[in-house]
Amino acid sequence: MDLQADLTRAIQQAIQSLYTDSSTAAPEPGPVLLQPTKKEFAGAFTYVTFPLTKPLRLAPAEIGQRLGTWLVANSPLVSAFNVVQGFLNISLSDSAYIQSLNGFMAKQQQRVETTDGERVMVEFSSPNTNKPLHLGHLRNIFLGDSVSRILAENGYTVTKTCLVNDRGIHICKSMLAYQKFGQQPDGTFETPQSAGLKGDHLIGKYYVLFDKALKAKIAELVAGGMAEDEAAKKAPVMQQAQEMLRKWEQGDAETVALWEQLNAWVYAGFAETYQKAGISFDKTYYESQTYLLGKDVVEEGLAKGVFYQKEDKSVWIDLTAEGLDHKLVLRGDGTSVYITQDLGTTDLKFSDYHSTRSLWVVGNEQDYHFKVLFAIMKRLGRPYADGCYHLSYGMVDLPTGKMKSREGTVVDADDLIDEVAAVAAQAADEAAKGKLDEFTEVEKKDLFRMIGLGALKYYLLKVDPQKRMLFNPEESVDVHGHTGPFIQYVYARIRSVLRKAEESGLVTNGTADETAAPADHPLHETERDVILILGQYAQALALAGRDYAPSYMAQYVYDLAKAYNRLFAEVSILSEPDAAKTQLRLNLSAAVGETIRKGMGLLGIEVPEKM
RNA sequence: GGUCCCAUAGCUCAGUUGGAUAGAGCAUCUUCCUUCUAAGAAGGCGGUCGUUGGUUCGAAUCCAACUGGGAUCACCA
Repeated sequence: MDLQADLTRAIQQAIQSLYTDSSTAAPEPGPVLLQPTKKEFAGAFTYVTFPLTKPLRLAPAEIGQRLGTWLVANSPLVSAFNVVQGFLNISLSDSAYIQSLNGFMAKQQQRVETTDGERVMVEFSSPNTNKPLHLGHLRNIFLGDSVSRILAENGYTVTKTCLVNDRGIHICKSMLAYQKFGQQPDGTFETPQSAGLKGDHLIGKYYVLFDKALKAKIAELVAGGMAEDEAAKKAPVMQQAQEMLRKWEQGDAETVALWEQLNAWVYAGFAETYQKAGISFDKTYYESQTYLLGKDVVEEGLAKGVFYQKEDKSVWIDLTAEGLDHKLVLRGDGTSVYITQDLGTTDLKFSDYHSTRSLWVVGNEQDYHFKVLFAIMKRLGRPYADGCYHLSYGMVDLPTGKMKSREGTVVDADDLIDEVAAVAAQAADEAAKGKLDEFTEVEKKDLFRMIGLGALKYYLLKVDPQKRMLFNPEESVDVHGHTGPFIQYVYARIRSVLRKAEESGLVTNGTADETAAPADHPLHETERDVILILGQYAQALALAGRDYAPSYMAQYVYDLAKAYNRLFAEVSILSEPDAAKTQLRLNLSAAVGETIRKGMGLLGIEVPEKM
């Protein structure tokens, strides 16, 4: 049973039975909205009576009084009420709480089969192959991964995809620098093995070397009197990189071989990072295979009159009716621009998977691009256009300001993941107090990885994606307060209690009966709180899915963990003399533990048996 | 200049569809471990919700203008 839903129905009944037969016009029942009662008042839920005052022409407090009286008399859910101004505060009966918990546990034990849900595609990560992943990618990746899990839990059939930007001038820059500077004294070329670097880091190193060489040349040309932007184009290394891109596009064997070699190293590097972070994809698209797509979409648009052509042959669309501008979709020389490929890739993704919804997890600097893309798809009459959604997120700033790759202030993803594990290990030294003595070194390492990553993921996911966020390195690995490790800790506590219970022969999957809370031994306030929050899980999950918002789930799991911790501090479980209460609390603990595990799982965060 | 996003406690952030005296965490100050994990709990301190108007029984929330910050408006991706 769902306490809130049942109470809502009871209130609707109360309104109907009290007021429909009165001489005044029957009030439109409308949506009855409940809110949690504020802590300073008695009650679990509060019904606001103000909206009824007008149709009933009665004072809000009077309505509250009559509704409350009716509820106590007629609904077994309601045990008491009080009215403050127009607010009807409703207390629930202990039997309602116990039924709610039993219902929750019964539902928890059912395996929900989500076989044939609506198809949704989530594209995220989408890195360039010329440098390693960094903190900004991590926000993207964790978001995409978590949203995918949340949608799957909501019954969708989710396809996680990654569009790798594996071609273009950026990778040619790395390739050129590698050719120029990659030869070792012994004549061989550097490899990840010989350099002792992950492949993506090795290629990133050459990208930096290219940039250095280019800057030096620009400085030289500027000193000779050339304008800086012109110098950037005229610099020989830049021209050579452009030449390399032309060769690649012509399929020059040597260039393609080099490109394949470097990209292979980068993919191996990415794979390692994803694996460490617990991320996987169902399908990877490569831009080298899709960048020529989209030209036929341009043709189609021209034929349909959606696009128009200028004298120089360039193709445009007029989106002023949508509040946007005129947008170029194909260059005058017939080559693609960014959006041309996206037109083709979007069609390709749809024809591959027939998703009725499609999400792009991409930074908010591309808000305009996606507005244009979706508007075009709609004009072209694509049936999936309405299901397209840009899950936009803000930049991650450092305490020192913006991350800038050119200034070397970028936080590397691999370094960060290693570092958070190291800090978690340090925290354990101070806090574990022998709890981990029986752990092997391997188990400890895995635990610290789990905690470090839990801290990092939670830190990045608890914030509303739309907002720009500040990454404070110290807070990101904090294990106290509103953090991932705090929640992991509560889970470990619960597991510890349940292990001890099992050792004493107690089971935790039974249901509690009402003898756990006879009239003279009512439920503890903290027990009621925890049961109420458990009952909100389904709603939190649904809302997180509706709004693509892992932050809702992050907040929910925290609230639950916090409420349980309060209970843990205030009542005893195993040393409670009343066996029925012990049973109830064990059931409650098991239900909370499972819900934490599941909720954290939806954030891509694992929880430990001990910590 | 046009368009879009953001602004809540010293700091970092919550705040469903408008509801009571706006909530957490960090920092700081007090308490509480011979008892189920103190990586914890309880409490104190801390706010003109950027500003000004408007809508209404009621606005952090909706509307308008303004201020501050960011992004974008490329035949770059």
